[in-house]
Amino acid sequence: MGIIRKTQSVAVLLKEFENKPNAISAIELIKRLSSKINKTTVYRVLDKLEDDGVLHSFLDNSGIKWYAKCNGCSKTGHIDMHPHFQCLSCGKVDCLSVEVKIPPIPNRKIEVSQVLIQGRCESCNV
Amino acid sequence: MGIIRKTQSVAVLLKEFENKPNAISAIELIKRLSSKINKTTVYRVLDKLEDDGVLHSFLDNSGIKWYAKCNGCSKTGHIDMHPHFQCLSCGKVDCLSVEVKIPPIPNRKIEVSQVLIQGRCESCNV
DNA sequence: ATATTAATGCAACTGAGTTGCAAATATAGC
DNA sequence: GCTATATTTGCAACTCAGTTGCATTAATAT
Repeated sequence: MGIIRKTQSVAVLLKEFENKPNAISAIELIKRLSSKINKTTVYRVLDKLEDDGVLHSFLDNSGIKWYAKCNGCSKTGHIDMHPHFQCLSCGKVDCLSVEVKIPPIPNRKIEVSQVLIQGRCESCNV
Repeated sequence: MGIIRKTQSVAVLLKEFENKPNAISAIELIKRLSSKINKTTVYRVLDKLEDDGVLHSFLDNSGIKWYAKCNGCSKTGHIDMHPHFQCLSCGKVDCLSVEVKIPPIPNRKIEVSQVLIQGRCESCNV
C-alpha cells in the first residue's frame, strides 16, 4: 500500500531527495529530521514511497538501508537494474548509470539482482 | 587476526562447511550448533576463518550474514568476484560460478563489488 | 609440567528496524 | 465550512542479529 494522503511528513521527506542525486540512508534521514518527524514515521513513509515507485532502496555492506530517487521505476515494479556505488573513504553512496549484465543462469529464474560496488569516489580518488 | 589455535570450535565449524557447496547463514549455524558452541564464539570463529581466507561472507537482502567456503581466496584478499544466488522460494543460498563483469566507472576506483541475485533455484523452478 | 596467551561462555549491551495502540490530521461527503 | 471516517503519526516498548567486557578454560611453547 502506497501513499494515500499528502501529509507534512511526505512533503518533508520528498524535499530531502529533491535535486539530490545521491542515495541517503534511513539512519541519516532520521537524524536530519529528528526534530520534525518521528523515526517510525520516517521508516513508514520511506516504505510507502518505495511502494509507489518514487524511491528505491538497497542495503549496503553493513546492512543499513539506503534510499534513492527512482528513474524509470514504476508502481508495478522496479525495472532499473543499476548498480550502487559506496565510497569507502567519504561514505557517499550513489546510483551508477552504467548497466551491469547478469548472465543467464542455467535452470534458475532470476527475479531481482543487486550490485553494490565499493571503492573511492570521484572526489576521494585523487 | 586469523586462527591461531586449532580448537574444538574451529573443527566443529569447519565440519559444517565440509562437502557442502551452499552458503550457510550465521543464524543457521548458531541454531545448529547451539548445544556445542556459544553464539559469540560462532561469530568470532567465522570472523577469523574469513580473515584466513577459508570462508567468505556476504549479506542478503534482509541484512543477514551468510558464509561460504572460499575458492581461490587468499589471506591477502578475497579475489573471487562470483555472484551469490538466493532462492526466494526455499531460501537456499549458493555461490554461482559465472562471472559478472563490472564495467569500469569513470574517475572511481573499484575495490570490492558484490552481486546478489534472487529468484527461483533449480529445485524450485519447476 | 607449568607458564603464557589465545579462545570460550556468559550476560549484558547495541542499534537498526518493527509493532500496538491511542491521539492527531487529511480527505470525502454534505 | 463542518463533520464523519479512515489514514497517519508519535510514543514506548519490543525484536533480533550481532557485539563487548570480563572472568574462566584450554591450547601451545618452553
